[in-house]
Amino acid sequence: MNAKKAVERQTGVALWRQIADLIRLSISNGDYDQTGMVPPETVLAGQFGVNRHTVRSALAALANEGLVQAIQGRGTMIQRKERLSFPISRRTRFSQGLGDQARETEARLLAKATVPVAGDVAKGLKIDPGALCIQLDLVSSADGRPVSCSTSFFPQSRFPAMAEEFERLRSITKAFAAQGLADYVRISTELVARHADAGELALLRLSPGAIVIEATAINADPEGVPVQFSRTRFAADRVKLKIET
Amino acid sequence: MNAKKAVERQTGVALWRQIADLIRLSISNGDYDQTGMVPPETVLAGQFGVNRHTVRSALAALANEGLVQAIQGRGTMIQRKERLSFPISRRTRFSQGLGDQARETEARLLAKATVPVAGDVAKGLKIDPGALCIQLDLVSSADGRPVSCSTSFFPQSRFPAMAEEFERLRSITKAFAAQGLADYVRISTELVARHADAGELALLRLSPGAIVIEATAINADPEGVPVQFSRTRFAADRVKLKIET
DNA sequence: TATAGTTGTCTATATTAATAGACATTTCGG
DNA sequence: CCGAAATGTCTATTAATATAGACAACTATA
Repeated sequence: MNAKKAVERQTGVALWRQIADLIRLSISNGDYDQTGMVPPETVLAGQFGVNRHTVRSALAALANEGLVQAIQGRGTMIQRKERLSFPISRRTRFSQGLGDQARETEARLLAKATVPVAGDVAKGLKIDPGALCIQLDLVSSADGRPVSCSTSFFPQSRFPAMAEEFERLRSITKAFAAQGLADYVRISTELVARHADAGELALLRLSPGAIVIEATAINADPEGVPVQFSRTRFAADRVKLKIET
Repeated sequence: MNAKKAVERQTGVALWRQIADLIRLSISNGDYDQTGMVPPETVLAGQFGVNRHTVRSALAALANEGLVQAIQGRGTMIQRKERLSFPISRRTRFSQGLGDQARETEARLLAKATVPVAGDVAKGLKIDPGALCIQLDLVSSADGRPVSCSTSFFPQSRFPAMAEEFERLRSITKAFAAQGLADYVRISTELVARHADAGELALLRLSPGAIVIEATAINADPEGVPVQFSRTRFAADRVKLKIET
């Protein structure tokens, strides 16, 4: 694993961004744990085979994310180093799974609406196209850092007060419970990874070019009747999805 | 969904690459299914708010991937449009799960070695650090297109002939069977998404800047004793991972 | 067969990314 | 308190990216 780390030219991705991504990866892999510092700029420039200024651009981007902090004369220190491990199982819930990985989790409501659904959503919820659903858009954070943003649909006929209950209780699980659904399970999850779009960049406070993992999931009541269709976009560099079978 | 698609400047990702990524996404979303063609360059340039030449660079990249083909006077036709759905469950196997999605699947052996393992691998396999394992590096393809590349470790003491059996039978499942292990199950899968490195770009024939999903998995025999530790990198734009709980 | 609509090619220019080198400034240990 | 090692700042140059416009070449159709 001592090979020169690879950056490529003329790919449409600036060298400084490729290098920033690689350093971010090394940090979360714990490669620099012994010192708690990023190697000196000249060393990195040598490893990547680029000019020191290019490395400085990469480090500036990481400093802008709050991941590292450079101190003149000393070096560049690692400020944060995390990748939340996120369980996906039949009993997936946002806040629970994080357990003691974060001191504080929060789900903020961005938007609520009552909309007719069709296509994927209607099919997933096994309801007729055009039927009304409550739509909730959320951003979930751990320790103040956004981790995911999601759009969920709930059949209005069954959960007419979903939006209000969520605002009151600030938890999907509790909002379900308040409307008579004590338990639910994940029956389907599909994952796709792609570049974040502009809206996601803003919501998740990502730097452009960042990656999101999009999880399309369906939750159902114990009888198997779908109760929630959700599309959650995780900031890929902040999470590790752990599948429990 | 009629909003102008967003591209951002000065992000370290060239506009033509951002646009190529967005068009690729639209293609796999089926946005152009009615015509089977990408909209004209001038229309795309308007949508993205860039010069036509910039769109042409994006389309040239996609043509280079074999995703589209431009024909002078007619337009730019979509050549391929797929995303293999890849099941992940207790019974995950490569070729089986793809079912009728591909006519032909292949696993090619890149390298074999006997190596002492440590760290993650030893811990995952529940063996002592320094114990010997058979390491197999594979590239898996469906219909001639590489889908994933993987590195697997098998305890040498239990499966001494893993490499040879795999070369003979061209299947992990069959190689296990030939060494007395009739059945195995997935006990752990962790997913991370990141940019592909140079080696992966070459192996999976990806265009630079592409995304891979890295799945770190452990398979065990029916008694729960780990038999395989694998790290598989999927070409993110070619697969959809379907988690079955 | 004319023509509208499309991709292909060329030239020119401006902006951004990357390299190169020099030197200032700060920190820390001997 | 000196000097090695690190980051900060500046100038200059080259290469890659993006814009702009004009026109050629090809396709389909009215």
